[in-house]
Amino acid sequence: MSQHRHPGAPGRAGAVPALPDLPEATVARLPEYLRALHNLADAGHETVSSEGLSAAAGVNSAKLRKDLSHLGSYGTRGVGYDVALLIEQIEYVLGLTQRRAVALVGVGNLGHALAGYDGFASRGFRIAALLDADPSRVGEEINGLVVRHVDDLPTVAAEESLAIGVIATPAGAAQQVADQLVAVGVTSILNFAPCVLSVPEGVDVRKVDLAIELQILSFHEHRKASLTALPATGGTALTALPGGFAATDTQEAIGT
Amino acid sequence: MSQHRHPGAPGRAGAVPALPDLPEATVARLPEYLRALHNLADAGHETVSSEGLSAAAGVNSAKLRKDLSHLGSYGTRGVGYDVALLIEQIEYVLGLTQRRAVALVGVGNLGHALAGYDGFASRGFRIAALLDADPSRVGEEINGLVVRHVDDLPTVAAEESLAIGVIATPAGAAQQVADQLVAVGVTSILNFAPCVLSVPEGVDVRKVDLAIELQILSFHEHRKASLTALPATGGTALTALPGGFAATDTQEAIGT
DNA sequence: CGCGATTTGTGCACGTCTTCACAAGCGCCT
DNA sequence: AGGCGCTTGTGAAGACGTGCACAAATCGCG
Ligand SMILES: NC(=O)c1ccc[n+]([C@@H]2O[C@H](COP(=O)([O-])OP(=O)(O)OC[C@H]3O[C@@H](n4cnc5c(N)ncnc54)[C@H](O)[C@@H]3O)[C@@H](O)[C@H]2O)c1
Ligand SMILES: NC(=O)c1ccc[n+]([C@@H]2O[C@H](COP(=O)([O-])OP(=O)(O)OC[C@H]3O[C@@H](n4cnc5c(N)ncnc54)[C@H](O)[C@@H]3O)[C@@H](O)[C@H]2O)c1
Repeated sequence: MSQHRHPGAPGRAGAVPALPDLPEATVARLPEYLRALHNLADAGHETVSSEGLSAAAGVNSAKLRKDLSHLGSYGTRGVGYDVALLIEQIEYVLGLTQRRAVALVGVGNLGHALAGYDGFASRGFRIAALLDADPSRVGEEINGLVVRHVDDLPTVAAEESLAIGVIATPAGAAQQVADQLVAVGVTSILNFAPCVLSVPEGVDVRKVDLAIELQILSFHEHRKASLTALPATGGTALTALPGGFAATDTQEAIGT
Repeated sequence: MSQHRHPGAPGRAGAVPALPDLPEATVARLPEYLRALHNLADAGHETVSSEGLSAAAGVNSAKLRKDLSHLGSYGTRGVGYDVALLIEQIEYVLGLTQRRAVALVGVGNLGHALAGYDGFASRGFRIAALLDADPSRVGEEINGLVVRHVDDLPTVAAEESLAIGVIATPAGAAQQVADQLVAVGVTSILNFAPCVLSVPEGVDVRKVDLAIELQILSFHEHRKASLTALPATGGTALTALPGGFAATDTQEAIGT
């Protein structure tokens, strides 16, 4: 469209610059580009072509260009993208210019691992509170943070502006915890418990379910096995089957 | 299409029953249906309607019916689906009739949590080995399993038929570990390290990246904030905006 | 046995996502 | 200044996924 627009230069404060509304699929890939860009920046690259960046992020280069074009025109034809500028832009769009506060509820097996994870801090987040319902866990100090009782959530929310709640409790408690989070104004939840949460409109929930990932892989194992198991059996149908691809979300086979 | 087919009744051994090739989106939802079905079975339900099951799984009922129709015709019009039969069918398709062996590489912070997770066993998997490169970790016993050195991988693979490798090492080591897994015949990998893996064709990789999930949520927070920040500012465009949805992969706002 | 209530399975239309292919733009070199 | 090679940004086409709406099928009951 128009040439050098600046939909939201990170330097500009004041009026909200009307985020371009990105396709959801694009939003899901921006963090991957961002990670690749940080790696490139650390390696000393000042610019990168769509080909180079797409390889680093494991996607098709046309897709990458279309994704980035939604943010505006930040590339230079014949040259590529300015790494630092692109990092700035993506971080702005993702809302990472402010370090967002995360409340982690459920400091058990998994919760401990998450609480000790440095990838939070290095990727734009800050664990603002650790919460648990078990009195014997309350008071424990992990990584400089003291575990508080989950009923203190309103107090915590009053102290900090919580952006995201992470649920790492057993499935049976997850809905109740979600309700508590919503009640104190949290509108984004990451759920590790294997269950469906119901939340009011306007609240976003994303889930991470390890078993689901394994089961999807299991399916592909099963499928691969059932294909290789027919070497010369002239059974029913199954004629051509030229490529027999699988990938979609699954990344697959990137040469080099 | 045809009426009562049995593309692969779980009882039948012998010839491989030619898996129907399912849309990837369907495959990704089957595990969710399976979980919901197990819950229903535990609650004593013998049958369930597409409406009921779809509500329990958090999806649209038409989508659920279309998904299930890809497996064959296992419902009864006017009645619904037989819970036990459907569980059998989905488990068969997902390849869960055999308990698959998982090798977990990287027994650090996260690896410990995974090793102690009972969701593996209860959802069709068995941790067959814990592996780490750190000599001081080798020999440690977790949950009845002894941590072995990652260089023992060939030995482990010879003892067990490894179906899936899980990588929970730092990003810097992940590619090397992936290569080692592929070398011993593993064709499905679940990667927790924040990096792109390159693997030969035919090997499936799925990744779980916590920071990406948080950044996607951050984007939606940012977007929501930039919308509510314009209450009466007759700025540019942004006229109607009736619903202002967001969900796609993000589940959102299911009443009740 | 027939009828109405119920629920599945699916044709169809629509929207989203991906990929190709190429014109437009940029920098560099002569 | 002009031309050349490289890379972006995007139109268009196709693949894929979604959801409505309804015909077909089944059950229970009178
Ligand atoms: N451990 C893993 O590797 C892993 C992997 C994937 C998913 N998960 C899921 O993550 C969740 C946590 O797993 P875990 O292994 O850490 O379990 P866990 O039992 O070790 O820890 C759960 C914690 O939640 C706390 N809790 C219970 N009810 C609560 C409530 N109402 N409010 C606040 N805290 C409450 C408990 O006191 C406990 O500390 C489970 O749903 C599990 O299925 C775990
Ligand atoms: N801790 C979390 O909650 C969390 C969450 C999301 C993602 N991750 C990612 O998971 C990975 C592991 O995180 P962590 O916190 O457990 O780190 P960690 O440092 O605690 O553990 C890593 C383990 O891998 C082992 N290791 C290193 N190189 C190896 C090799 N070549 N072969 C085998 N083992 C090797 C180390 O000895 C160590 O035991 C990281 O990539 C991290 O980014 C962690």
